[in-house]
Amino acid sequence: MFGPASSRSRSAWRPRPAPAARPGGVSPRSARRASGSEVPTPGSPPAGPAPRPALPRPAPPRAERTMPQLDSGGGGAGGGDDLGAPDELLAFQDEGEEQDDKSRDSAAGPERDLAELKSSLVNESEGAAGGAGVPGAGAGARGEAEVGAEVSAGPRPAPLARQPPPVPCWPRPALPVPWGTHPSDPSCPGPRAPRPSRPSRPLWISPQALGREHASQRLFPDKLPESLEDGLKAPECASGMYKDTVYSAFNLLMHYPPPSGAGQHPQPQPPLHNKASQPAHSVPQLSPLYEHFSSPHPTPAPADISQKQGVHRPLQTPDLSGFYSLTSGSMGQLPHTVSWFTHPSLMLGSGVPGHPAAIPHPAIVPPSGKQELQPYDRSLKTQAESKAEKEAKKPTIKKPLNAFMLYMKEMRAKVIAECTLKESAAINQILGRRWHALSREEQAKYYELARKERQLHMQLYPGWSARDNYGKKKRRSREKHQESNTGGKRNAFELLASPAEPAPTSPGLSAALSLPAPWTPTDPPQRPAEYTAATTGISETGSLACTGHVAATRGSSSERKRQSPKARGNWPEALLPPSQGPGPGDFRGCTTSA
DNA sequence: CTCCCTTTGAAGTTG
DNA sequence: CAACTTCAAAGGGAG
Repeated sequence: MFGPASSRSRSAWRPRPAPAARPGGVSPRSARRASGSEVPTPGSPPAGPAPRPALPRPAPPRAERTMPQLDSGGGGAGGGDDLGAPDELLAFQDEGEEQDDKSRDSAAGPERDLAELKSSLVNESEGAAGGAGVPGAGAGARGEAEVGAEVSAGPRPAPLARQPPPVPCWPRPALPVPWGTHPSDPSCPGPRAPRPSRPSRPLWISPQALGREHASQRLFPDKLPESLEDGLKAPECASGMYKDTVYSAFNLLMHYPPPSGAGQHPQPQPPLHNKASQPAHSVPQLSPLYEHFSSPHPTPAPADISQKQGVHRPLQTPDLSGFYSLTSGSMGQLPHTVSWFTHPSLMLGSGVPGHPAAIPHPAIVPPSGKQELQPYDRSLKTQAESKAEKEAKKPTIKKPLNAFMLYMKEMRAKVIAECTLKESAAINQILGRRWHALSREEQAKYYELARKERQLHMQLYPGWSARDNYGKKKRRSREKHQESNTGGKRNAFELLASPAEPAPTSPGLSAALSLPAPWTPTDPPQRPAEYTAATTGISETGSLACTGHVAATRGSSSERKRQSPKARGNWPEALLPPSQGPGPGDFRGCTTSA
């Protein structure tokens, strides 16, 4: 009866309905906003190699899927999984195909995706700027020729792992998105120039971690190895790009505050989980389990004391937020990470110098829901006082991060660094796409990590339930949904159906909506360039790339899971993706050739 | 200041 | 039990 407990004890790999292949098209939500944050689909896999098969296929029944076991020597999974975490991997395409895909993806994947995204972003913005600009043309627009040729057209250079990102980032004034590294900047071979304002301090790395130093590449062995090295070697370029792959045990453990009353040092510092407190290019914190699980590379992550805020932020992975007391109990449960907590350097930044108990923890936030950064001195405010306050307020215990969230945390900084994008919505689209591009093994690592996170979370907060946080954030979804269905607000399809009416805020979408005739799924290649490029990411080659589409296909969580004809019924028939062949799932995915 | 956007996954709620 | 909803992170943008 008790939700949490029972649900947690559910058997692993509980069969679930196949994740709905997202309906194609623009989600009501994105349409509603049609904001600039939309990441227009990058041009699909250009002319190059064979068009990439649609990435996400209609997922097989959940039951068919299995959680790939990590062959990590049982290290990560070591402990028995009494949780029965419902972890799972997304449906993957046929092995053969997948391999092909993966080889393409993993080799040139991330960089290419990013490149494409950037390209598409350029397309959209330029399309908007140029009024009649034909974003979709990609190479057609000024300057796009070069970019397009480089990025989305022509044969890609052999997927050499050690090549710099295919797309040079240079300042393009007219672009909404500032581009990162200037090609002429020799100091930064990497994707992006460092942020000068963030002096990095050496982060204390546990001997264990050091010993496993090079293991970090296990994460993305085929990705960015050089960039990583570069980043590590060249401090000026180490804007956290790859440091984020360092999942410190510290971070991991920190994710969960001690069970109430469990610690002798019940002085959780006010969570430092305020946006303002987090440098844009933060090194994402990963939960402690990550190290335990995937052996972080020993990159001396910059510990950082936030001088700006005047707050002691120990291992400033800038993302570290919140402090919590380390309890003997929790430590005992995390043998692998204990060293982190007892190390002097950790205590140094604990917010209470010398106090071994205070450890940053993001999972605990003030009841207000806002994780506020408090100045150091304020945090020193009589501990008894703050303690009383906190106990009275009962900080919110947040949900453990799922696999994708962990992935996002790790990769966000990298994406930000690579393309200088800051808008999370756009970044998330990229990350979502990359997530799908990950190999089974790579994803498995995150699923495993997530599973352990849940396990740890459960151990630390036996009585906690996701229900505890229910209703604290949103309560309007249903209303919105109804709105969109009843015409209160119209989704993109609806807008497209009658392009004359809407007043899209996104230039790209605007352009798309101004098309003379809506594209009909039966003839994808003939979709007008504007539409394809700005909205669906279909390049002039006729292939369909996903990024923008990913967003488009995902109006709401319920929508994205909806796959039934009934659900599809909500979409204007003419705009439904081809029902045959790829189907909506693929439509959502990435590429389908003309 | 608050909410939205955007992603996937987990878990809660609803019918 | 299926379908739907909410929340987890993140930070710019909008109202």
